[in-house]
Order: sequence, then structure tokens, then C-alpha cells
Amino acid sequence: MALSITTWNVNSLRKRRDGLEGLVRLVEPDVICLQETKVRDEEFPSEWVKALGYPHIHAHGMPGYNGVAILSRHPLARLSVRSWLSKNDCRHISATIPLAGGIEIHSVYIPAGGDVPDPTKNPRFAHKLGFLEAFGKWSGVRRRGSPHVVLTGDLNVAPLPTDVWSHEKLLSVVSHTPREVELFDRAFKAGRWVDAVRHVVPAEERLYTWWSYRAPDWAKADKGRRLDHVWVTPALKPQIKWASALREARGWKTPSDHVPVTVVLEV
DNA sequence: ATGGTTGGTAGCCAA
Repeated sequence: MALSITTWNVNSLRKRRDGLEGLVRLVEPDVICLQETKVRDEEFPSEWVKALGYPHIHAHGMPGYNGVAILSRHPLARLSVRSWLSKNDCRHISATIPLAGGIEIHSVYIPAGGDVPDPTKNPRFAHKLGFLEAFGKWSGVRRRGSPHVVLTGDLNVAPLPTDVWSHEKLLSVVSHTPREVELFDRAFKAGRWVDAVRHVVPAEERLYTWWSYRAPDWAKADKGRRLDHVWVTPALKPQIKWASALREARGWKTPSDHVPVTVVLEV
């Protein structure tokens, strides 16, 4: 059977009710991984999420910032919350879907890192580098009894030259600096991950999942970056059937600055 | 070189 998984940084779930309805209407994902929900668990809008067709919810949020969730049409087991660098900042949860011997799904939100790409001047960039390093160590450890893993999220790094509108110009812009890309690549290689989206969309082709709110005309300028990713474990590689970034979602009324990214697996 | 917009939540911080 087909299993479709979407990851989307919604930049406030409560502001994205229409957006989520649009996503479900167009894509009908079986599982939706969210980042930047910006809602504490007591205020999570479970009722309308369930009414959209996602009765199984795993959420971990806090006031104002961050927050991740997994919405599912399939039951979720082994619900887990992970904290990074001794902070409980609601950036990583996982759950297992009881298909194909268990598919462990992760929703991850890596720190954006602020504007200045110098860890001695910008503590948020230092935090991002530390996070990427720790994430890389974790990502290399494959756990027993969990044959399939799908890691999704706003990883806040655009690794390839074709993941940004200008490789040269963005070498000094947080999200595409050599140091970040190096740590990102190390995490990717350590886990023997497969980039499910680039498995479908060739690396030669430009692909973006985020466009700044600050551009007067995001579509015309088209200065995007691919910050949102779906990684799968090697055994799932032959099962990747389709992948796409829903570019049109950036043009919706009251959009997120990120668009949903979907991968379809045959499991 | 700077500022541009959005969101949360209370007069700025984070993205």
C-alpha cells in the first residue's frame, strides 16, 4: 500500500487552519509532520485536526516558539519526545506506525541560527552548530527493532548548490554556509540516509521549500531555499514512489513561509 | 549596506 508523508513548517498551527485544509484537500497525506506549531499542548487544536481526518496526534509544544507535531490517519505507537543540548525546547518528536514491521516517523525542527554566521558573535548560530553536531552523532545510531525510519522536518540547512537561488551569494548566509553544510552532510552520511526528495527530483534541478516573507514578490524574485527534508533508511529507498514540494502553497492567502514537502512510499 | 514581513505575546524577540 501507499503511505504518503508530508512535512510542513506551518509557522503557527493556529494561523494555518485554512492552509492545513488546503494541504489535505490537495495532497491527502496519511501522515503530516509539523514544525513551528507555536502552541502549547493544552491549546493544541485537536478537534479540528481530528475533523480533518487525523485522529492520531502526537504533539509537543511551548508558548511562542518552536513546537512539533505528528498527525496521522494510522495509529501511532511508541510516542517519544527528544530534547537536545539539555534544552526542552520542543524540536523533536517521533512515533511509530504499525505498517511494514513498524515505520518510525520523526518530526524535527533544527534551530534557524539567527543572521550572523559567526558562533563567537551570535549565540544562536553557535547553538545551531552544536545542535547539528549532536544531531549528527544521534543520526548515525540505528536502533534495533526499528527497521524503517522516516526523518522529516525543517532542518534549516540547504545542502546543495541547487537548493538555493544563488550558491555563491549564500555561502555567507546562515543555512548554506560551508560549516553548516559540512555538519549536515556528516549527519546525513553517518546514518546512511537516503534523501527521498532528491531521489525523485534530480540534484541538477533547483528545488526550494522556503521563501522569505520579506520579499515584495516572492514568486517573481524566487529567492528560495530547500530547508525542509525527508530522509529515509536505506531499505526504504526502492519504495520511494513520488516526492514533491507544494510550491503553490506559498501563494495561498496567509501562507507559511515554508511549503509542505511530501514523499510517497510503497510499503 | 540596509530593510523588508509574519507571528507570538506584550513592547520586543525569533524567523
